[in-house]
Amino acid sequence: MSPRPMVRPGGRSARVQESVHAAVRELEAEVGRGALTVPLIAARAGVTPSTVYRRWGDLQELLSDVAVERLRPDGPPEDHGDLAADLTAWAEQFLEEMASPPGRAYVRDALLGDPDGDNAGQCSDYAAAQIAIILARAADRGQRAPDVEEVIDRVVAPMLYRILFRRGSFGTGYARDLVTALLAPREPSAGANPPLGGR
Amino acid sequence: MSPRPMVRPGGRSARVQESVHAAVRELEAEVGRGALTVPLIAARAGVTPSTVYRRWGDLQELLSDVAVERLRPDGPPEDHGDLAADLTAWAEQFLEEMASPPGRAYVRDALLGDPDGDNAGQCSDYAAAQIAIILARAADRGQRAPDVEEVIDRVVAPMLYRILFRRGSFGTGYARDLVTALLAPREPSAGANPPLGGR
DNA sequence: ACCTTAAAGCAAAATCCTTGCGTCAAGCCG
DNA sequence: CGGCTTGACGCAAGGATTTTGCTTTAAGGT
Repeated sequence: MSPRPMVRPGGRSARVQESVHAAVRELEAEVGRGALTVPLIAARAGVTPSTVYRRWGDLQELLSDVAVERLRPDGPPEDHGDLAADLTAWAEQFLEEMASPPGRAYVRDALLGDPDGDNAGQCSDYAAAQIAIILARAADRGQRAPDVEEVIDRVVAPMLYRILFRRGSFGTGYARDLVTALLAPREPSAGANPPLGGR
Repeated sequence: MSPRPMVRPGGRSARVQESVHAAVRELEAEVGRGALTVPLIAARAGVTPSTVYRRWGDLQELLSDVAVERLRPDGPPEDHGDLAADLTAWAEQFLEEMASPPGRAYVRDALLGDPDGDNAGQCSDYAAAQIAIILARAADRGQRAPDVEEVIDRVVAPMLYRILFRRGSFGTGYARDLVTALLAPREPSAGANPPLGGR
């Protein structure tokens, strides 16, 4: 069903995989996402369609694979010397990338052709790893910090919910507000939280 | 691209739409979700495949349409006489339904064939409407309550994030913990939140 | 009752997906 | 170093799906 074989680096499989991935990226930029087909991609990559079908099974699984690669962070988050600054900067950049039209497309693709939830899980792991780095820095500085799960629940999840389930665009201020609400101790008023800042 | 025409009730279009939707539901139960094809559905519905392609454009958009219908709540949430009880019960049931294998499939389908984010937005609106009812009841009782956006950010979004991005199953206790953390004022300790209960 | 318009039926053509079989490359063992 | 095993790829045929032009039917309005 989902072959997705192990690929040893340098082998022929690796070359084919890279060639196909590159073809997807090129054609996506040239003809647009909706016009992608397996035969088209295969032709550009210099392989036969059946190779693509056997390795990925499906156009969506292939796009999912490529999307995950594009969503992989290319380096550790910037260090601003302070937990709040680190988290805010990371969240703002994350939101900006994910909320952009191409970003949304990648997130949806990663989620899409993915019966096992395997690719989506990898995306989540990427974010968790970045957050873990930020929190570890805070711990090194002696700052008290929430744990990764809490940051995911309170910051990452709301942002992705908006990206996936609501089409309206929203500024990076939303990310800042979420981080602020997470870190700032809240006055023990009633059940209600203080209203978020700029919306 | 996305025809999705206006459908006057009682007209032929409405009959076709209902017939096709019914065919999807029946066949999904009979042959399984993965074996669904447009020609198969069209045959069961007593229409030609081209009708389905013209109206929905695509198998995924059709499945998305059907999924949204299945995700529509069938009634107002139960009234337990207390905000915390209402929210907890609703969140637990929501999580249970959405985290089940069929529930996950519906959520994914609703998100999937949906270039405009239109169907997904409708799902979000369903949940928001249910929450608004619960919060309005609380206001009627004079209870202080958060607003809908906050419940979505703190309860709905984390649950859906887990459903979509992490394959591990989790109990309804997660829903209860989220509601508790939302409603309970938190001791103004350091930046860190108190750990959630059972995980 | 006729007219207008939008959607559905029909059928052909194009495209895509699947599959069996032969070939080739990569890793492994002698 | 050379033969062997395994897995992936190319090729091509077959079947299924998707697209499309044209015709027909039904719904709503005049």
